[in-house]
Amino acid sequence: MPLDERKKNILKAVVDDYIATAEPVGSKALVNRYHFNVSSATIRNEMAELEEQGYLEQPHTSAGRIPSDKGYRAYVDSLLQVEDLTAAEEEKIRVVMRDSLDELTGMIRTASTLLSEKTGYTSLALSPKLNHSHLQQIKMLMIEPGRALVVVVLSAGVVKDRLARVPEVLDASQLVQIAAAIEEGLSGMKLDDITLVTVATAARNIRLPENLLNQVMYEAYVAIKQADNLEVYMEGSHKLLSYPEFQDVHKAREYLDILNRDGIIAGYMTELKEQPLMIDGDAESGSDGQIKRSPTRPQASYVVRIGQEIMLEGLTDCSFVTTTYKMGDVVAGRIGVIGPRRMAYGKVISNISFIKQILNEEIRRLTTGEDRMEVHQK
Amino acid sequence: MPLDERKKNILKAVVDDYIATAEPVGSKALVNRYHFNVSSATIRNEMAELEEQGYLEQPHTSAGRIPSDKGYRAYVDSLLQVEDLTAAEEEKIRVVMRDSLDELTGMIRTASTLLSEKTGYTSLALSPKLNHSHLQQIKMLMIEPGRALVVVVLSAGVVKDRLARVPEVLDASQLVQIAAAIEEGLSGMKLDDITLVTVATAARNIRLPENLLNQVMYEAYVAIKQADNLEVYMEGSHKLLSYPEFQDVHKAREYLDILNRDGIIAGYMTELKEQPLMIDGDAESGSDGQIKRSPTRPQASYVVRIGQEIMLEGLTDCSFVTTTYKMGDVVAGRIGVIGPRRMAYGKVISNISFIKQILNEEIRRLTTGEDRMEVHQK
DNA sequence: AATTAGCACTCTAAGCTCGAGAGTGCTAAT
DNA sequence: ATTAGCACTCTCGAGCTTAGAGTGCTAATT
Repeated sequence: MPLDERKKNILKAVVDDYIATAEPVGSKALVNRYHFNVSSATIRNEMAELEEQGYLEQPHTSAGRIPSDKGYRAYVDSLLQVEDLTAAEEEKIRVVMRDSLDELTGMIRTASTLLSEKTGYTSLALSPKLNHSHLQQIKMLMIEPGRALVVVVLSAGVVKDRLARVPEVLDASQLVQIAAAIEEGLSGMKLDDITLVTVATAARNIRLPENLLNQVMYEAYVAIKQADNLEVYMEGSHKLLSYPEFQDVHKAREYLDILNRDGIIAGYMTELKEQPLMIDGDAESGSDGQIKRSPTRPQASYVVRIGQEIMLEGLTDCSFVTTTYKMGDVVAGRIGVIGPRRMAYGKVISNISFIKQILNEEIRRLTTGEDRMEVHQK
Repeated sequence: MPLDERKKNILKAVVDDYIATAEPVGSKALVNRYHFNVSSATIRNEMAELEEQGYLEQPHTSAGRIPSDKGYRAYVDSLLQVEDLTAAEEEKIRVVMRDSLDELTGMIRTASTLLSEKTGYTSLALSPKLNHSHLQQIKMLMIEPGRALVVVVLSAGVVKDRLARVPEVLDASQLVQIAAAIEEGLSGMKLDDITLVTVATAARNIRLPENLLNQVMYEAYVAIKQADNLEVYMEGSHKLLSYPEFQDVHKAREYLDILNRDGIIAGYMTELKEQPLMIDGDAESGSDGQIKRSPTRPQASYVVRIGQEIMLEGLTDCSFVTTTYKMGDVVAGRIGVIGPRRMAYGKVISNISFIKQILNEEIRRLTTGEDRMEVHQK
């Protein structure tokens, strides 16, 4: 059975209040703080029903109610009104993003830092997945005998480089020659399709002793593959300690341990799919307890995972709000926020949406070369 | 008055015990756990004197003693015996360090990570100060019209690069030409001595419209200056939450806040001097309370700052152990550990000393080009 | 003179009780 | 359908008590 208007209002008020205060919300407090034209007894009845339907929980019998995962879910999906940022806030984000280096990972880092600053939670960002990019150039620059810088340029306009050891007997021109051959043979190929074999094929006509060539080829291969290394940027992980739900040091530690454990977050964010999440209606409330997405936000461009939905041991008191950013037309990576379940969803969503938008714009600017020729300043 | 042998032993036992348990140490516990051939009453008298002289403190009248800053200082300076790492531990460090990328900052990061892992505390590292290095090469590689990669090679064998915007009308050969001119004009100069003016002088003979040239020169200049950017690597800042002294969330948060506050740590580590620290003997105990450095460790190559000595608000419950690493013969940067004052100094010092040594070796290997031609593996 | 046994004293930490207060669910009246 | 009223429940903090660890001092011992 869908919630009637009044229940929705009450649920919304409870969630709002709990988000603001972190204290269980009682019927009286609700009547006082919000303007329902009914008595606390009525509210009590409604709250009891909301609890029965699984939207609210009681920490103990004589306490107020707090939202359950399902309650937050309903709140996020259809009750919350997301306000736009103020012009000033938008401007600040624009300025900071524009001042970040003309470089992809720098931008993403900046976006992540901004997100953490603006929301007060921990921000996370995944470096772009470039395996569908095409190799455009590969250059080798001799630094000194035995060492070379391998520069890989991808179709997306992304530049990666790597210092490599090369045989000392090679001179700069030989190196350039090898790089040219590899570039000619491979350019236009998708990163995914490049293997040691294809590299070798590209270089087969070089007239050099095989063992020398092999080493250089290998380094080229590594440099190319490394261009697609997945990285995770995290900012503000300590900010969570301010929130009452992490006052218990054990919780806080568990939380920080998980965030710092290699690969967990990266893996999780990589797996995350945009698809709408199925809420398991539990046996009692039946599967009809679901709430439809508000028609005013037909295709939200962010994903919210609340509490248990995260499915990561130890983060059940948290919520995840993420979104993707694009390079060209293809989803390249993900950026988001993790914080207490009792998160200021409205603020987070408006910030994340806007930052995503600006990030996409900046990336487009970067990768298409369309450009403002700004005046440099110190 | 210097401490007699028994007092030293007692002080050492107290510090050892307190480091191990985080509990104030009483006279009885001391007699039980260590084998003094005297009664607890004697120990009590001795401890009272040690307190009078400022080496120990009492949290409250009927508790055991804990070391004061001065007590720790004495412990570190002359009581502590630093054991070498086991062969296995040394080997592990060697292996990890050797497997790190052939790149300076990567090595320092690896060293920092290792340090945190091996000690269980937060590790800190400062990127090398390169302002005394000489410019060796500067190359510009056209990525696409309007964008170029500026590669800066320093005398130390350090390579830094940076994506730059250049006027779209420039072609690759013009760019190479400009870079060559700048390189010719500047190579051999100290980073410190390079200014916009010297760059301009180097490029004065290029026949290009001034506004185009200016932009490229500016980018070259920025790339060169940026090669010496100071960076701080921090690893394992969350590990501190495990220790009882940070069970109080406010303390923990304060601690993490400071570590994450931009510039504080960088500034502090930059300022740190190797000079032996003056202990202010307070009025009561007189200035003769100082303890001479043990002759067996005539010039310890590390700096220990304990509690108040750190002189950073909010870190008074911490200790800092740092050391420097070199490039060539000149001190380049600093690497260290921050943890609770009740720190396992022995373990930290042996690890830091060894890691410093290996780091120096690896840097030498890197910067002199002296090399093992290892077999590459996936 | 140094050491030690003995003891009174101090202080904390943990456990306990208890009452205030907030909140609930239920019933009966509106 | 709503609400006033009320008995009931539960938590939280204050205040109290006690066990135990540790001390400092004194007087006896070596």
